[in-house]
Amino acid sequence: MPPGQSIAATDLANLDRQVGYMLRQAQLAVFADFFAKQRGAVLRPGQFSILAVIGRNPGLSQAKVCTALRLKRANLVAAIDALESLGLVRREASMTDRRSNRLHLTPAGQRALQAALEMQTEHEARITLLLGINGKRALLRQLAKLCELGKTRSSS
Amino acid sequence: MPPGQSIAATDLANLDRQVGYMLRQAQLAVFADFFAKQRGAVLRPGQFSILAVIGRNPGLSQAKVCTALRLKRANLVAAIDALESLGLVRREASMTDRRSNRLHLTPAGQRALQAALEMQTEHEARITLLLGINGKRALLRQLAKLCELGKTRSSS
DNA sequence: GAAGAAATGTTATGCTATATAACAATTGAG
DNA sequence: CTCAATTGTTATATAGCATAACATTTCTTC
Repeated sequence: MPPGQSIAATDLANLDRQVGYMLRQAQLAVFADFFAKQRGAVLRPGQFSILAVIGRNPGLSQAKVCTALRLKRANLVAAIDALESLGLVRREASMTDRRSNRLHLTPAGQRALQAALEMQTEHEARITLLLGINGKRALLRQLAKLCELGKTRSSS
Repeated sequence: MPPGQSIAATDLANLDRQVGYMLRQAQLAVFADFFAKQRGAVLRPGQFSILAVIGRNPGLSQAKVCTALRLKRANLVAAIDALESLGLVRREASMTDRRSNRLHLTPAGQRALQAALEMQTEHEARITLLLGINGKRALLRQLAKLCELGKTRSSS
């Protein structure tokens, strides 16, 4: 099919001028690219973010991870279970609060995070190539503003 | 909690400087706002986009809807089933191609779409207020570029 | 026109992400 | 001390997305 499909491109009903729709499409594209870049590594975006936060904050509790990444406590359990049985994360009983666990990366976890970070850098570089450094900066600024839509809910 | 949380904000490991992570967070915030704006209407983002496309292209086949919205044929079946049992969409057997269905909005479907579009307008206005008209335009442009990451896969 | 390839809608199935409710153990506040 | 809140956990449900297989129908190619 030659470029500039002349036939009957379905009318998208201006969906492509709406922020929500385009956000979803862009996110799918970016996640797919992220995943494609992670050759060899088995980390999916969610696992990657969890590993990264634990790596930066050794001894963090699960509840803290949840508030940082906006996850539900109940959902993090299985995620940590998986990372633990992959040998990447270790739960350690806290001695100051016997309810909570202190999370640490195992040596394998640190290596995995390191490898993922390098591929992530490639991935981001590809995005920078596409948007330009200023375009990317501007994009991040707008996205940060959009996140404030969610914060409108008071702590209730 | 006063602004500028002074305690110990968990280190996000620069995740908030990465396009993928921020895209996901922004999308969650925007979808939540979309949903909040749809008081009374029962349409979720996916259903809304399907209704909108059918509204603009009466008689469209399911396959065409799928390519337009990047859905899988198998997944659209249940979606149309639901919209049909809500009385919003009607499947009509095509007479020129006995494999395919021609999709139409029922009168109720047109009203629902109309109502959803109005609330969508409010929703977009709120976003415009947050980003500014130029900011929003710039955002849409960058998001469109990002979508090209996905198109890299040739037709195979 | 006949044979093989492709498209269409469908069912079945699985996985991931996300959400809520309930619970026991522990900690904190009054 | 008593009651409320926090933490990790289990169970459960839903939405979104993916693949494989299938029957019917259409298209292609000879």
